[in-house]
Amino acid sequence: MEHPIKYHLTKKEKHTGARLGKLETPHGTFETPMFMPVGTQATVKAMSPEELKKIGSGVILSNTYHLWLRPGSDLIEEAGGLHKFMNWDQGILTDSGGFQVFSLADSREITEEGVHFRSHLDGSKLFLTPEKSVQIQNELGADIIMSFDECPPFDESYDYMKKSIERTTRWAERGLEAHNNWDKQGLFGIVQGGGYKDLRLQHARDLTSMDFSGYSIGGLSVGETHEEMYEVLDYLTPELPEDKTRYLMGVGTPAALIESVIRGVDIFDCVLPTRIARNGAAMTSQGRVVIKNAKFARDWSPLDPKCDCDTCQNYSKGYLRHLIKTNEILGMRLLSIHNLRFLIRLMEQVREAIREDNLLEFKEAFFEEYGYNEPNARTF
RNA sequence: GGAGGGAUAGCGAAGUGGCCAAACGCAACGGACUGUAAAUCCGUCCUCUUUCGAGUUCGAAGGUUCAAAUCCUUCUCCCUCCA
Repeated sequence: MEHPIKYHLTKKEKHTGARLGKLETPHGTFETPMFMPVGTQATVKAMSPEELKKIGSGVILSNTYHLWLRPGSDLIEEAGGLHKFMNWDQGILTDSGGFQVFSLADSREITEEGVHFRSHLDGSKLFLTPEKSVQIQNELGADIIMSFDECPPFDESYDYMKKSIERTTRWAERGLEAHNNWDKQGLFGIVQGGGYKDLRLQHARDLTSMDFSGYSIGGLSVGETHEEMYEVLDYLTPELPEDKTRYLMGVGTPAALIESVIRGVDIFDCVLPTRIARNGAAMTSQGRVVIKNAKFARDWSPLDPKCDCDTCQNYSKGYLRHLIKTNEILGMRLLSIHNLRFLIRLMEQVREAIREDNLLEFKEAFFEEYGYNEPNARTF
C-alpha cells in the first residue's frame, strides 16, 4: 500500500544514531526531529495559526474525543475538514481518544468491543470503538490519525498489561480495516506495554507486522521517571522500522526531547509548554523560569536572552510577570509563544547537531546551562 | 442636637461566654503541571520555632467571670436616618 505519510531518513548522527529525516504529508514536508504543539480543541490554546506558523510550527496535534463531542466531527467535515475549519494549512495529527479513556479513568469500562465512558461535559454515556475512532478521524481529516489504544498506567500489573496490549493489537487491526481514506490520511499504530520489556517488544512486533504509516510509543510520561522511560526507549526503538516515523507521545521536557532523539525518536507532542505558559512558567536556555515569582517584579531583562521569539524580543520579565499576576490574556499568549518557540528551536538545534555529528556536545552544552542535575528527575 | 447601626488578621467578611489564633473569599507568597475535563490544582499566609509548642491578638482603656472577639462601663472613630 502507498502511504500518504512517508518518512525519509536523511542521516544518522555518527555517535548516537539519532535520526535526521523528513516527514512527508499531504500538507507539507517537515524536518524531523520535530516537536508538535497540542491543539486539542482545534486550537493551540492562546495561539493563532499565524503565530504558530511564525514560530516554525509544522504539524500540530488535535483530538478526536474532544472534537467528536464538540462541535462534532460531522460539523467539521461539513466545514471542509479540520484544516479548513481552523485555518491551518500545515500538517495535523489527531489523537485517537485512547488517552482520554485513560485520563477520564473514574468512569470507564473497557470491553473487547470498545470503551464505555462518560462525557466530561455532561456525564452522558459514550461508547468509543476502534472503528468509531477511525471514522471520526476520517471525518476530521487530519494528515496523520492514530489507532485507538488503551493507555494503562506505567506500573499496571504484568497480567493486565499483557491482556491490554493484546487487545490494543486487535483494536489496531480493526482500525486498519476501518480506515477508508488512505489517499490523504496515514494511520499510526501505538506501542504499549508499560515498563515490561518483553511486552513492549511483543507489542512492537505485533504492530510492525501490520502496515501502519508510522509507529507511536505510548504509555510513557505518565508518571514514571525519565530513567524508566529512557530504558524503554533503549530497547524499543531498535524494534521499530527504519523507514517509518517514530512518535513518542506526550513528551515535552527539553531533557526528555534530547534524550529521546538520541534514542531514535523522530516526533513529539506535549501540552507542557502551553500549559505551563498559562500557569506562569517558562522554559528558557537558562532553565525553568517561574515568571510569577516575586523576584521578577523589577526584572527588565528578556525572558530568555538567547531566544528569538517575539516575546523575548519585545517584552521584559517584569512586564510578563505583571500580565500573569493580573491574569491578563496577553501574558498567557506571550508565554505560550515563547515556550513553543523554545521547543521548536531546540529541535532545530538538535537537527543541526545531528547534521554536524555533534549531538552529544550539544547536549552537554545545553544541560550545562539549562541545569541537568535537577532534584527531581521529572522536573523539566 | 436627637435616634439607631458599626469597628475582627493586608483587604472583604463570619463568629456574639469555653470546641477561637479566629470559618470563608480575595490579595500575597511558594509549589505542581508530560498523547489538555487545566487562564487549573495544591500548600503557606499574627509572631517565634523544622516539628512539638510558646507568645501576643478581634478600635482603646477598665471591669465581670474559672474562662471574653463574644457580657458591662467609659472613651475614640465611622455610617444611616430625623432635626
